Amino acid sequence: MARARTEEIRKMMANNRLFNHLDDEEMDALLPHVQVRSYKPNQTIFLKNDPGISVMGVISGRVKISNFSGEGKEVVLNIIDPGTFFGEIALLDGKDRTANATAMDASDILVLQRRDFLPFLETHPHWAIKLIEVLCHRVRLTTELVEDSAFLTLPTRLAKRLVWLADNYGQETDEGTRIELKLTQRELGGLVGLSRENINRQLRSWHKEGLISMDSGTITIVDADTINDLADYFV
Amino acid sequence: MARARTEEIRKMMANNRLFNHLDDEEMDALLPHVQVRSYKPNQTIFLKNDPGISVMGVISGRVKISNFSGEGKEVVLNIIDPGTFFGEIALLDGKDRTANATAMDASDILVLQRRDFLPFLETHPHWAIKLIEVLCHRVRLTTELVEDSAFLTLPTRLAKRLVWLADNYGQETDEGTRIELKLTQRELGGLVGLSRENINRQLRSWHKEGLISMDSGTITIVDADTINDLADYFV
DNA sequence: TCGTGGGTGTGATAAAAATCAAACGTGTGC
DNA sequence: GCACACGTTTGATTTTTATCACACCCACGA
Repeated sequence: MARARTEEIRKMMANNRLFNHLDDEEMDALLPHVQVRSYKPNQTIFLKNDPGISVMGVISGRVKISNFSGEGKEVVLNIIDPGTFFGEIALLDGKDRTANATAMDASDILVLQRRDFLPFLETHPHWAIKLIEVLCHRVRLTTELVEDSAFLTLPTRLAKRLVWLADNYGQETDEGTRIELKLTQRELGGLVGLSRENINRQLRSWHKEGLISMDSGTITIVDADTINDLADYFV
Repeated sequence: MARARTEEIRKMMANNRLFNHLDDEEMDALLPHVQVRSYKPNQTIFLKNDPGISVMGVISGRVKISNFSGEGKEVVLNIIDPGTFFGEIALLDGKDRTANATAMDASDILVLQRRDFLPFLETHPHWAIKLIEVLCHRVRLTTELVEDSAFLTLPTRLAKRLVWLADNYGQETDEGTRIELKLTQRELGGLVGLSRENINRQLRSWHKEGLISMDSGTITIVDADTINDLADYFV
């Protein structure tokens, strides 16, 4: 690992809820095991069914976690942005990856091997508890996805996802909340489990009503109140 | 807690993967905090948004974990059978329940309070690791549900669920694998996110083809090979 | 015993969403 | 600069699934 990177990585880990309660000594013990890898846009980081021998964290860029059906339909399970980790499930239970990870942009990815990680876990019980909280959070989120796809209709699901994207990647502008994340409409469809054509139609329709604006692949929520209403329909 | 119950509970915990690696001493420390409650059929155990102050385990009977949409549609997230625990998410992260729990039959339920449980967790790191594995498993299962509802069509989803039910509650008979679980077609619909009418139609159709047989609310898989093929379609 | 409620079975209809098809833009690399 | 790949946009059509309506059965309690 390049020396120059060490401080950057330390800072990233200190800001991440998986690592932010390690003290300096613990951090020093972990850091030598950390590698950094660089990926080009659309490059595969790992594939479904690969053995899960590492946990990874995004330093820069973005990573898409997704799966493909036999017919080539894609479902996007998550989008990981800088400062957060992914792949911890396979790491923790030692089973295979259950999804593909792909770099969305040019990305620097932190890698921590299972063999370096597990002994550390055994000797740091308070850290295991933190992990448990992270996992609980993931269970809650995934359960919500199940309910959404059972209960919600196309516009509601899309509206809810736009609100989520705005919360996570939003930037306030004078026009509204701009989603700073280049997504194709196909990827957006994968994110809500709907076809690209219908995503387009709904976005266009909201655009005409003045609820959102679209410009070169980014979406801005102009009328946040109405979009929120659409998203909140069933809750 | 009734004395007579102690051994029963100890045995149950020894058979459960959450507790099966505690030694006798640890078990002795935990047991005094365990309560047992009895529930009638259809009785509520907890509701969505209740504070999550305990973890529970099914001693006898069965528990349905589900949620309702604003229009009264039900999605069944899980069915818990004797020997396994539920409600651990809210327990572990201290947040509210995210779903309703209802006794499906007359049920005896083991209850362990958060306040008794957390200190134990902090002092037993190997146990925290076990918990992590359980949570990982749950994430994997729930993620699979998301993919299923994005990728699979009605017959495939139902077939897959029947296979799952047969694996978990199946009893071999001379006719085939009998699912020993009384479920209404409406509940089965909730379990796969489909309408009761269409569940009925699909079951009837398979019945006519001789793939399954139906009798007083229980389903028997007669032609397991074909049902398996239907369920495996996309994988 | 009768009525009533819940579950089941089934056709007709409607709604939601996917799919098919085709035009148009746009940027990148040769 | 031009071709080509990729993304967007839109209309028409089809498929899938839900919804509505109603008959039937059966267990259970008044």
